[in-house]
Order: sequence, then structure tokens, then C-alpha cells
Amino acid sequence: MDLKKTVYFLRGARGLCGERGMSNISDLIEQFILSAMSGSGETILKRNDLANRFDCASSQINYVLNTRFTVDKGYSIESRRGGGGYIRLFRMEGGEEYFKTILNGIKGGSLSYNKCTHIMQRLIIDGLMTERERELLAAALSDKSLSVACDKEKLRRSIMTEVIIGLWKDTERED
Amino acid sequence: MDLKKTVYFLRGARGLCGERGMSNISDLIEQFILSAMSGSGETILKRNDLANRFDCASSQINYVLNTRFTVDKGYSIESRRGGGGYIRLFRMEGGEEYFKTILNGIKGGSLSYNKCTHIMQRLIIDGLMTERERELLAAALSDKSLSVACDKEKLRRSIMTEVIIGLWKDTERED
DNA sequence: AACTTTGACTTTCTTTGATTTTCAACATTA
DNA sequence: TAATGTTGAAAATCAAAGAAAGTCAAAGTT
Repeated sequence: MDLKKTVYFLRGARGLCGERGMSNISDLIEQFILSAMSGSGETILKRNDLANRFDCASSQINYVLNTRFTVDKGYSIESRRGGGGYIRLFRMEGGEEYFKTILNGIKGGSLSYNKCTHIMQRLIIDGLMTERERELLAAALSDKSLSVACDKEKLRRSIMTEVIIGLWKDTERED
Repeated sequence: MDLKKTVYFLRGARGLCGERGMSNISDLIEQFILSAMSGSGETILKRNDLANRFDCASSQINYVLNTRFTVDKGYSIESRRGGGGYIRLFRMEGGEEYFKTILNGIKGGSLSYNKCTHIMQRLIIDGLMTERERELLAAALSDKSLSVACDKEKLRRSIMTEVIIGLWKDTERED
């Protein structure tokens, strides 16, 4: 009710949400943070302020941070508690170790479809992959594609690894 | 009885069903969705809302989606669960013959890496795939990528199928 | 026999609130 | 005055509740 008002206000005010879905607070908060970061690629947040602005629980901010601004996507978070506390969010630009870091990130453990999406998202932002390539690979890596497999996660890791290596090779060739 | 009333109401209200047959909810839902899609060839549904409107089980919506809006018929479905969830449906109009032929060609039987290469070659010639895309997908479909799998060939078929569908979807988006 | 309808159960994603941890600033003591 | 408590303001964590969509199989229709 109060919440709804806030949501609609933001819709109108920012012209978000026309796109699709976009009907939950998490997405709105994500958009807000993204636009705050655009330009410098960095921003400093006050958790409680944000929670206040969006009229939600403070922990919701953490939820958004943890689900949308992950290391996979190339984001890094620093924060400080206590009086004058803050949350600093910034994007790590891919440098020398770019591909190695990504490959390390998917080494061992299981690799979910979601995580793959995050990684590809990052690659797109950094201009190393196109939107279309992501779509095609996403199709290849989807649960549906791999439903036949005995160990989906392991397989996905294997495929993703080869793809990243392929991409790496490809960028080398271009220079 | 309550149900019937709803049905008749909708018949009257929407002027559907004149055709004949048309006597079950699934058909009505199908018509409703079709008319929602007319124009843009796309629509976003809320499963529960729809189920509510037609006074039926939510899973009936899935039934309609699965039986009437299939890939064969050129439809594609995306969805999201949880708060703010939705179902996005859209029609892939162009290239129907083309893609269906390819999909049929890989249906059943096993699919070798080589055969994949041939198919992709053809896609490139027809201007539907770039050299780079082929490379990336080749990496994904390689024996090495799939070495973990129990049944490589079957898996490859599954992946390739989804990729082709993805490609099909994409040709839509561009026009 | 084939197609529909329903409902119970599952999975995924989001929202909330209670509790815990950390920090800076201020206060106190030796 | 350096060291040590104290306190209140943040942020973090975690688990439970909520919201939607998906699955599957049994029961009903044609």
C-alpha cells in the first residue's frame, strides 16, 4: 500500500519497468544502483537510506547486493559498519589477469546456469562478448540443454571453461 | 456451475467460440492469449491472474502453453518464478521452414561433432551465424567440453537443438 | 484412446524481521 | 595520556514466511 505508492512513483519518475517483469523491489533497487554507478563505475551507498527510499527491510539491500552485484559480474564491495558506515560498490576492470581470474572462478565446485549468466554479463559489459553470443551460449548452457546429462553442473563447468578459453584465444588473435 | 457461468460469460463477452468446437477452457485460454499477442506478437502473462480470470487450476495455464504454444508452432516461452514472476510468450514468425527443417534434421539419432560443424557452416553461408559464433559454439560442442557426459551424442543433440531455437528467436528480435 | 481438468507437491526467487557483529566516538581509569 | 571500557549507530547474517511458476499423475470428458 505505502509500498505500492513508492513503486509506482519510481516507475513514473524514472521510466523504469516498461521493459519486462520489473515488478519487484529488488529489480528497482538494482536499477537504481546501476544508474548511480554509471559514469564513474563506482558508488557509495548508505544501506539504511536506500532501504528507506525504497521502503523495504534493510536486509533487502544486502539481498540485492548479493544476488545482483556479484564477483562473477565483476563487482566488488567494501563496507564499514558502525557510525558513519557505508557500502562502497565498484566494478573491477579486467586487466592482465582477466581471463585467468574468470577461469579460476569457475574451477572446482559446481557451476549453475545463473553463475554462467553472470559471467557472460560481465564479458558483455567489458566488450568481450556480444548480446547475441550470450543468448546462444545461454541456450547451450541451459538446464534444458543439459537435462540429459548425469552431472549437469560439472558438465556446465567443463563447457564454460572451453568457451572462455575460446574467447581468450579469439581476443589474442585480434591484437 | 460456477465454472460454466464463467465460460458463458466469456463467450458472450468476447464473441469467441462462434466457430464451433471451442467448448473447453483450454481453447478459450488459447484464444485469449492469442488475442493478447496480436499486434506485437508478444505478451507477458501472470499465470495466477490468468487462472483466476478463467477460474481454473493454475497448472491449466501450463497445459495450454505446453500444448498450444510449442516450438513447432513457432512460439517461445520465458518465465521467472518468485515475487514479481511472469511468463513471457512470443511468436517467432520468420524462417519457420528453415529452422524447422534443421531441427527436424537433428531430431532423433545421434549427433556428431562433425555434423554440428556442417550445420553451422550452412548457417554461416546463409548469413545466420558469424564465424566467431561458430568458434564459440564449436568449443561448447567439442568432445573435450562434453567429455564428462555419459552420452555425448545425445547431449550434443540436445544442446544443438536449443542453440538452433535460440538462433531462431534471435532472428525475430532483429527485424 | 486421446485430450482436459484438477490438485498436491516442488522449485525458485523475494521479502521481512530478529539477532549478531563491527565500528567510531566518547568516557573513564591508572 | 595511553589504555581500556561503554554505547549507540550502522551493516551483516540467517532463517522463516511469502509469492509465483513448474511438474506430475490421477481423475474426468469426448
